[in-house]
Amino acid sequence: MTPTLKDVALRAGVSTSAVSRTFTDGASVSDKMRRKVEKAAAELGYSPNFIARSLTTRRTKLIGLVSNNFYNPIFLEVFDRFTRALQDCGLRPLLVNLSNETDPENSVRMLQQYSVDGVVVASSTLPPEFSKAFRDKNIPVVNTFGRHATSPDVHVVGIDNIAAGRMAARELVSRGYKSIGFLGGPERATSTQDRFEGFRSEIEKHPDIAFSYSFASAYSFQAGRAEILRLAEQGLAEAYFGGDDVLSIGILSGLKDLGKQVPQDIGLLGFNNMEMSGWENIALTTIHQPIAQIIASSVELMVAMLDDPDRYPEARLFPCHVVERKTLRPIQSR
Amino acid sequence: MTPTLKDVALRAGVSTSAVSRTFTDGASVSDKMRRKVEKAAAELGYSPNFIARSLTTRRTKLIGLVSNNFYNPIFLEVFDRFTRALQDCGLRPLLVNLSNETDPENSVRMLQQYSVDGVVVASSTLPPEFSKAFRDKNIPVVNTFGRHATSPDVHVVGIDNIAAGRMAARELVSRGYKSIGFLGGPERATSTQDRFEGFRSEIEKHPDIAFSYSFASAYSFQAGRAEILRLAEQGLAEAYFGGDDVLSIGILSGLKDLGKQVPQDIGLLGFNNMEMSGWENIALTTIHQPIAQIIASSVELMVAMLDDPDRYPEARLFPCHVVERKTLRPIQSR
DNA sequence: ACCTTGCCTGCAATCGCTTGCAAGAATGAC
DNA sequence: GTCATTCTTGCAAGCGATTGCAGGCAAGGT
Repeated sequence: MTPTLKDVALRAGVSTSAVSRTFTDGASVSDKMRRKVEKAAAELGYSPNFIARSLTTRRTKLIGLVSNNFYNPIFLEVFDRFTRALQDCGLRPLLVNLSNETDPENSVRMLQQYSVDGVVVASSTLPPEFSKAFRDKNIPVVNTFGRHATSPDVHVVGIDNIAAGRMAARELVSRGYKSIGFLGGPERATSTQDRFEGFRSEIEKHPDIAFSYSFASAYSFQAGRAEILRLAEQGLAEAYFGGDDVLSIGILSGLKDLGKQVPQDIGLLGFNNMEMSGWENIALTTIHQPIAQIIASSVELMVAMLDDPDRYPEARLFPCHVVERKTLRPIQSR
Repeated sequence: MTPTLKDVALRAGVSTSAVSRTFTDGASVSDKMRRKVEKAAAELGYSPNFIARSLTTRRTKLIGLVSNNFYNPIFLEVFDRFTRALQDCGLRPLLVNLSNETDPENSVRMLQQYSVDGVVVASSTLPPEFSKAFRDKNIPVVNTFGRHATSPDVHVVGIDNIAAGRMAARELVSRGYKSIGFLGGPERATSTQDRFEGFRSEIEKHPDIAFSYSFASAYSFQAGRAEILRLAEQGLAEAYFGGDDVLSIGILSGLKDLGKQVPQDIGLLGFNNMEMSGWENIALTTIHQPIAQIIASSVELMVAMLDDPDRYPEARLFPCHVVERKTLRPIQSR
């Protein structure tokens, strides 16, 4: 059907090795030979079969891209950037959706069966054992958005969620709020835990500030909305730190229903700075997570690992910053 | 490194064929043999290499999933559903991001090099030649969200955009608006053209209704917002049909800035019914596109094509319906 | 007891490509 | 013109699996 190496060799009247070599860069072929082969190849419309090639080179250039978070708008950017960055390195993303998968073991085996060269786990909610499972099979892995330190034996690229939590707290404190709430995402996510820890430790430095916290059932609009409505029954704080932007937009919606003005009555600080948060009808003040850098760095790290699989594991953490919009009152000089 | 067929055969003291056969269903192996092999395989932690297997079976179970639309929230659902549905059929999505690709030829060749079993092109903005390129190489292809009829030689699954345009027009007419605008996405997208055609042909049946139209520069919030602000300079219609939901949300935001109340002053009808449109602080009345059915059907069709590559091409179109929320005034009985 | 039938199993070829090795061609130095 | 070097090239052995074919064996019929 589609022409093979042999067809080209036959037509060009040379050996298959010659053909193979003109298609692998760095191999020694004379100009004359190369021209001959390229002509035959062009006439036949031949291009080498990666799959067959990978059998001997032991490189598929396939990278498993696994995630379990397909419903957060932030992942639009994540997928776009990952696929582009990988493509630019000549790598191909094999997408794995873990959403309804109970047994991660399956995915590990499956990716192994496809001989992926590496795996990037893009999730802050997957247990660290998951990433480790790949490492144990000697498959290079980087855990993007992962928690560092939990598993010092796999590469992690992301942010320091504890520091980010502290930053959020300081921001709210600087606005002079005297009663502050943490309204996080699901408690089992490591990112939630870390942001909470950072946030609380910072707030507790200010004994005059009333601190409260609770966790929504998911990182979703409805969960945020429901939680703030529930909280309203027993009285609200002056300001909240929402677990992430979509949660926060839900909170915003709930507050509107309650007749509360933001930021006049209540302040709100989000997290992630997804595109939508900048929309004029939302204008959420939020903490920016540098997705672009995180992903570029993840891919870069992956590429480096392909050359040196035994690379000593590292954590690459990028700083966040707050982007001011319209859901927090101005900074107070006391 | 990882154990191979041969290792298992050696350890079990049988031929490689025996091992191969116990791992391919439908092959004839005695129970005794199977037990022996399975034991050895388990001890070694063996599982067959798909890549090597594909060389002889000529089936990789890889499906190219190509799109150029990574920034529309609707695609969160699209990706989630596609990956799940494919996984459930034992297929693996190889993601291709066409966003910055000028030359589709590249992608075609690349997917061919990976010997994908099939390709699903998920886009309403890609030219039909693109899908055809795969067909010409004898790679099964289904164009999801494509325009039917343009290329009767490739399978298309989606909606009838012309009918949808008509539906939108009828809906606005039924609300008694006397001056109606079409505010579409980029004119080059076939979906825009078709919806426009349907919309206009229906409106023109009502000579008493003033009809106007324009096209935003992209299917994005900012483009919608900018366009409505521009239109406002020369006076607005009573109601608009927005090209899609994110565009419409931009329009909503622009109208708010203009001090217009929706639906009291101006009506707005969106398209797609993405999750966000149902959020209480948006509550966009819109036309629902049955994504779930479309994708399930696409995958089903793909699977069928794998069995019979010469299947006669068909177009599968699903009906839309309007979902009423809060951006259109009630139906008027004249 | 003999033959037929059908199930299992192993041999060996094959899928499309790469690569170590050795032989042949070309180049340059003398 | 000779010889040592450096380039090119082809041969053949894999990479990890599948599969047509034929032989071996046991069961069943007579």
